[in-house]
Formats: sequence, structure tokens, C-alpha cells
Amino acid sequence: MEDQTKKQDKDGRTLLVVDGHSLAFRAFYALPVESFTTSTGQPTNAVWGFATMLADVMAKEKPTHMGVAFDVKGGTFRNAMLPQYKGTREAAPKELLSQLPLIQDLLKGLGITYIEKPGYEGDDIIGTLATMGEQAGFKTLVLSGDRDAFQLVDNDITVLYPGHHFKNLKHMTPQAIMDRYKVTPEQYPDLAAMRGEGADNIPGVPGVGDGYAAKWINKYGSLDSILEHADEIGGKKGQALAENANQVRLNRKVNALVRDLDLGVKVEDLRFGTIHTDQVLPIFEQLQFGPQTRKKILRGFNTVADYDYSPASALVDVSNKQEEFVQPERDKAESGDQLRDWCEKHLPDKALCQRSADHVKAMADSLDKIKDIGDSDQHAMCCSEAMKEHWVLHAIGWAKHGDYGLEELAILSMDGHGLVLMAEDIDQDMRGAIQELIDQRIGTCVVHGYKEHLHLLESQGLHMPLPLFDTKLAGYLAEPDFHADNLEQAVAHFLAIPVEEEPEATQGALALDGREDEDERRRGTRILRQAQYVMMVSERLQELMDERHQYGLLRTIELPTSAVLAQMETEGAKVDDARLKEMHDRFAAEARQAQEIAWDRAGSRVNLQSPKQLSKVLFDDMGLVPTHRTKTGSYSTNVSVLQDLYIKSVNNERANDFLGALLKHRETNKLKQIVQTLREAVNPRDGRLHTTYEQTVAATGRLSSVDPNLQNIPNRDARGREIRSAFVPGSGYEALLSSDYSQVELRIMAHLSGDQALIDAFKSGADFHRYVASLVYDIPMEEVTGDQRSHVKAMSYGLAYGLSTYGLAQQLKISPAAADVLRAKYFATFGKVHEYLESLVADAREKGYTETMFGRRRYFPGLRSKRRPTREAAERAALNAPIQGSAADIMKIAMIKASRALSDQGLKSRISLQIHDELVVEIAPGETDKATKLVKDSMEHAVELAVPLDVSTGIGQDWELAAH
DNA sequence: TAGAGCACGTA
DNA sequence: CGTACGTGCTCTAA
Repeated sequence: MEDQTKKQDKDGRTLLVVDGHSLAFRAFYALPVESFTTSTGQPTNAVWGFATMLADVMAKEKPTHMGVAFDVKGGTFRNAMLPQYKGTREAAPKELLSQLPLIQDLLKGLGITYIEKPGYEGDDIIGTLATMGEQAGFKTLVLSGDRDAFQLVDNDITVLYPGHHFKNLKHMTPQAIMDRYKVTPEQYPDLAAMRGEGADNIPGVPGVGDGYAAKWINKYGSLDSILEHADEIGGKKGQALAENANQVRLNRKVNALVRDLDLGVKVEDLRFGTIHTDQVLPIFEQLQFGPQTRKKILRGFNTVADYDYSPASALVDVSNKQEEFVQPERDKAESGDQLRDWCEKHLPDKALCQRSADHVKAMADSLDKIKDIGDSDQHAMCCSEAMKEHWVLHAIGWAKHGDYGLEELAILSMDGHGLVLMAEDIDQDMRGAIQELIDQRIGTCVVHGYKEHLHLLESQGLHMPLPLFDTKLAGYLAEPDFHADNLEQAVAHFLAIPVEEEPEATQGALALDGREDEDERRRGTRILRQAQYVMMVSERLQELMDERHQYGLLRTIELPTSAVLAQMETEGAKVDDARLKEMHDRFAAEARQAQEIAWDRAGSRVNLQSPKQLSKVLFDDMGLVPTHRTKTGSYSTNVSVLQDLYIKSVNNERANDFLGALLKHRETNKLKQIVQTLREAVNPRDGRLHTTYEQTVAATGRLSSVDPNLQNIPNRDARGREIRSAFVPGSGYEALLSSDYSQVELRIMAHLSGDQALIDAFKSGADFHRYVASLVYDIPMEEVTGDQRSHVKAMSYGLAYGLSTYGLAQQLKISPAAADVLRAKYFATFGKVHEYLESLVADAREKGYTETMFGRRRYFPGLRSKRRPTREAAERAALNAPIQGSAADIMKIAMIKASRALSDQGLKSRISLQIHDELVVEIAPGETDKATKLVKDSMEHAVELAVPLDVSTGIGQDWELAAH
């Protein structure tokens, strides 16, 4: 109990100590003064950079206490020792110096304490404050652009140090210092004394950089001992060191921070004060800071008032265990046999691995009983056994348009031993041993991103069956709205621990001769650390999957889907580049023509792709009346506005011509741009497009497609659809099959709601929308008018989006009252659908999340928001998620089934693209009928619902012709 | 130079 | 005042 109180106290209180001067310097030199000057000529770049960066840090780190240190004019005790000290700083430009008082005024207004002490530097104040914070049990952060601060780093003090571009801050922990400089934080000043510090005008030993300094420190220990042995070192460097011994000693004295000044404040005094808006606003005025900047700064400094509910905080039980990162022991394996020996020694035994692999395989194969599998005894057994014994395979490398390259491979055991293999060192012998390892122990293997691993391993001719666990997929299932940019963020999130972001791959400042060696070591360290992260996070996520019964989803749907996607990405889709080129040239010529006319009518060379310039021409110069504003308040110039203006401007020839040309330009230029993007993504080796399907991005469970996005190729009108004609079968294939679900989402609604009328509508096999309209309007099918049918159709589709009657009215161009009537009639006919939709939101409000048919969850913190727009948006999303998500689940199952069916039957035809409810299949010669049947069946029978799943198919020489 | 805003393509 | 995405372009940040 006592322990807990103490821990919470420590977890909850964070002191942020800021080096005011160094931060202002960095900001000043990072941002162009020309762009940041008020109308009276006062430069503001340093203030702006300082304030916004601080606001960012506040928002991210949420400190509870804060102090900012500044230097004061006049010398310090350091100048007495070293006259040229910080000579470069004294010569700071007026433009910067004039901003320091402004920064201080701003801080005062924001309720932040700042401290200056004559005779001492900001650095000493920082050293003192950090020490005070640490002693009072705070987690302490030091924000400083001065490397002298590194000597303060320990387990409780972290330095936030701006990287090359001062926006991204690096968390300098003891480990980070060690990785970067190969010395401990306590040893860092010794290193700096030898290297010197350009920014402070402190000369180091000529020819000696971080690399040599570190080498000597590690060899001789202390600085004194190095200087004593200077003669032993020999060579140019040793001689230089001996010659500069006095300078080094002096440097060391100067760079030591004072940590026990009497500042006349206590840590408690550093609590945030209240923001004095009356003081801050005039400063904003004076600085001519705009609304965005104001908002950003005020929001950043007002973090306490910001109630930020995240499901992660709900699902992570921090008190449960505070994971500590332990750097794995790095072993060596230089031959296949050494690798085999290592595996025998450190990895789970083969029999266990085999048992586990059989379980995993059985689950993956049980697509038809996926809903039960998560709870089965077999599953529970398999999990508990494998949870105790597993290992991590972690590969890193590069990918581009379907080409992949492995760079490094790490293997990490549970006992904290790791192996790192560099791709260039993997020969035939080693490759064989790796494949053997995979084949024998895949059943207990954990990866982060199975699909990516398939690609990287494939680039070495290695094959990987389904692993035990994938932390990337599991993290996505646990919290689909959370997007980690990298592994470190995922760990920080799911384990609720602070994790340093990885240092950049290569950094300068390494001694030349030691460089390759150093790089090699760092590369290995980095990948092993990542592997360790995977190990840590997998344990937490395995618990979560278990608790939530999501193993079925993971093993039966997501992991096999990864394998199908990897294959689709590797094969890619063939495009006819000559066709694309012809289209591009044609669209480009048309766009240019339209632009000429538009420029002529506008009387100036407006950039037609700039809404801002366009709005000036339309609403200022031509005096047209704007119809619609964007969310930021500017006038919208989107197509619907333009069309509206076009119709209204019939009597204004100039404007009418301009609008006509502009609309034409919009359309053709967009098409040109799409074609161009596609052409640029074609892999020259095979003339095919290799998209990447993102399996962990869309929060509903859908896939997304990037680089290039092949899920948004035009389809609405004939002009755009033409682009689809460039997608053709590749050599060795004779046609494309397009196979898509009709009205899946509505069918899912019928099934899940159990509404008999809607179920019957689908079972009838009649024209669905006509049938529904006849029910809604209570008239025979034959009497349903075109309007009635389309209105009912819009209503049906709108249901799954939470469409309001207002929105419905707008879309159908009918009155809101008429839309209300339609809605009332609709729900009178399909009462259970209404009930079901309402229950979705009600349940989500109750439980905090929604679930698809297969247990895919999505959390909705916004349902509890006080803001109505936020809350209502969350309600619509909560309504949609289980429907869109179940459709996504079904399509994934269909893809797995189709892919297996095609290969089981020995067909060469293969799935090429997935566009949410459509599959495009590349058909091998003579396989049309068989492949069509297999794909159609797989889709139709992916699951059995209360209504049939209807799939329509078409075959053609290209994608456009395959449409039906 | 990064990020926001706008526009627009898909299901 | 309809869900879910990705991309390209312009322009701001004062």
C-alpha cells in the first residue's frame, strides 16, 4: 500500500526544467527572421519557436511543475577561467537579444516561473533545479539545446535535446547517452572536455572527436588517468592530447555544472500558476501572433483542463507491472551450425514448437467455426503453453514498389539472449540454418508485422509459415484507432512506459577509422532493442487477446489475410503503360487548353490549383456571390459551388466562360494527375503496380492501399473509368475477373437486426430497392416510380452512415419535412432495423466499444464528450463501425478462402486487387470458368447469414471491360 | 521545412 | 448536419 502511494506520487509529478537561452538560440537559427517580423520591424522568430515548441512539449509530457532558466548579462565565474568562453554567444545578434524580454514577459503571463542569477549561467540553474526535482522525487525533464546538460542524466533525469531540425526532441536517457557516445552521463563532461564545444567557443584537442575521446575514456577510466597516460597513446592524436592537456583540464572545470546553488525557490514553487489572459493577450497582440498560434500556445499550457480520455489508459493496468527495459545479451553465430547450436540452447524445444504450430495451423484452418474458436479449450491450452515459451524474429529492411531488401535480422530468446545477422553476411549455409529454424520453431515465433516479414524474408529466398503471434496485428485489434508511428511508440502506449525514440541511423562525429565498426555495433544494438520491445509488448498483447477472446480473429482472419496480401503485393497488377501514356498526354492537353481559356477570361495567370487565388478572382474580381464556406471560414471553391455559380452566371459571359473552363480543368487535371501518379509507381522490372495494403490502419477493419492507392481508381463516370482500361492481364494470363458483393452492408444489417421484412426483401431475389420502395410506400412493385426508388435507395444506404434527415433532404433535394416523412415510413416498415441501429449506439455508450460479427472491436471515447458535435460524430461512427467492419471481416474471409481454393485446385489464376467489396483476379489461360466459380463461391459462402450474399462477376480483357 | 487546409478519387 | 480511407497541391508559420 505504501509502495503504491509512493509510486503514484512519483508517476504523477513531472518537473520540466527549461534552458531558456539555448532554446531561444535554437529557435532563432531554425526559423527565418524574414518570415517572422511584425509590421513595426520587431523580429519574433525566436519567441514563436520557443513558445510553440514549449507548448508541444507541455502537451506531450504533461509536466506538473516547470522552471525556466536564463543567463544574465555580464560574466560568470567561467569567464574568469576561460576568457573567450561563450564568445560566440555574447556576439548574438540584436534581432535575437531583443526577443529575450518578450519571451520572459510571455512566460510571466502564462504563469511560468523563470530564474536568473548573476554570476552564474542558466546551465547552473538548470543543474540545480534538476537536482532539486530529483531529490524531491520528481520525474525530471531538462529541455536544453546545450550538450553540457547531458551530465545531469540519470534514471530520474532525462534531457530533451533538439535534433538536427529542432522540432523533434530526443529523450536522452542513460542508455541513449551510452548508445550515442559510448560513455556514461557522468563521463560525458570528460569526453566533451577533450572534444571541445564549438557552440561555446571552447577548443578541444585538434583531431579528436567523440570517437577517440570515448575510446580513451573506456580504456583509462578518468580524464586524469588519460592525461597521465597521454604519452602511451602515441601518434598524432596522443601528441595533440599531451600538448593540450592544460586546455582539457580547464575545459573540464568549465563544463562542470553547479548543482547546489541557492536559488531562493523550492520545487513546490514551480507549480504552474494561472494563465493571466489579460497579460498574455496584449503580448500576442504586440507580437502579432495569429489565432492559430494563440490557440496552440494556450492549449499547450492548459493541459490540466484538457480531459483526455483514451481507451489505452483504461486497458493498461500500469500498477500491474512496470516493465523495465533490459538490453539483451548479444551472442554471435558465424555459421549455420553455430546458429543451430544457439537455437538448441536458447529457444523452446522443437516438440513444443511443433505442437504449438499444429494448434496455430488448426485455428487458421477453422474459418467456418471462427466464432467459437476464441473460446475453445484447445485454444486456451495452446495459448497458455505458448505464452510461456516464445521467441522473437525481427527483420528490418527496405521496400519500394514491390522490391524488398533485408538489412538485418535479429533472433531473441526469452532468456534475454539475442543474435543479430547482417543481410550481407547471410550465405547459403546460414540461409539454410535460418530456414531450418523457421520451419522447426515457427509455432512459438513472435513477429511485429507478419506481412512485412514475409516480404523481407522472401527477398532472401526464405519462407515463413504462420507465426504464433504478431504484435502489430494484435495491437491493431486491441485498439484500432491507435496509430503508432514506430515500434517505440507502440511499446510506450501499450506498456504505459516512457520509451526513447531511436536515434537516427547514422550520425556524424564518429572518428573516421572507428566508423564502420561503430556503425555495425549500433546497427546490431538497435535491432536487438527493437526485438526486445516486441518481446515486451507481445506479452501484454497476448494477455489482451486472451481476455477479449480475439485470438480467433487474429489467427483465423488477420494472420492468414497477411499471407494473402503479401502474395498480392508481390505479384502486383499489370498495367498497359502505353495506354496510360496516351491518356496522360490527352488529359494534359485538355487541361492546358482549359487553363488558357480560364486565364484569358480571368485576365491573369491565376493558379487554378490554388483555392485561395481562385476565391480572389471569383468573389473579389468577378463579384460572384459565394455560396459555401469551408470549416476555417474561407469561401469554398469545390465542384458543387462551382457548378452552382456556373448555372447562376448565365448572364455574365466572362464569369460563365471562366467557370466552365475551370470545371473542365479541375476534372481533366485530376485525371491527369491520377494517371501520372500511377505511371510513376510502375515497377520498371515487370511493368506492374505493386501497391501496399495497410492491414492496421483503417479503424473499422477495412484494408487501405498506399503507394499507389489502387482502391480509388475512378469509376463513377466514363471519362475516369477509362483509366481502369489500363489494368490488363500480364503475360501468361488471358483475362481479368471482377467479382463484387452487392449491397453487403445492407445484407449485414438485415442479418444482424433480424428484421424479417428486410430479410425477405433479400430472399425474394427481386430488384432490391424497388422491392423495398413498394413496401415503404405500400404500393405494388410495378407502380414504384424512379424517384421513389432512388429516394428509398438513398435512405437505405444512408442508414449505415447515420445519415440525418437534413443530410438526406440535401442529397435528394427535397424538403427536410419530406425527408422526415420518408424516414418515418421507412422505419415503420423496417422496425427492427431501427431498433438495431439504436441499440448499437446504446451498447457502445454502455461498454465503450462496438463489436463486429467476429469480435473486432472499436472504442469510442467521443460518446462521452460534452461537446455535441464530437458526441454525435462518435455516435455515427459507432453506428457504422460494426456494419462496415463486419463487411470487412467477411471480405477477408472470402479472400483467404478464394486464395486457398485457387491454389488447392492447382490453378495459376490469382487475386490481384481488393477494393473493399470487389476482388480483381488475374485469369490464367483456360481457367476462366473454374476460377470464376471458385472465387464466387468463396465470396458467397464466406459466412452463412440469414440472407444470401449476392456476388456478381464479369470477365474482360481489362478492368473496365470486366465490370458488369 | 513541416504541417494544415483544401480538394477529390474510391467503397 | 454521412462512414472509412490516400494523395497532390498550395501556402502558412509573422
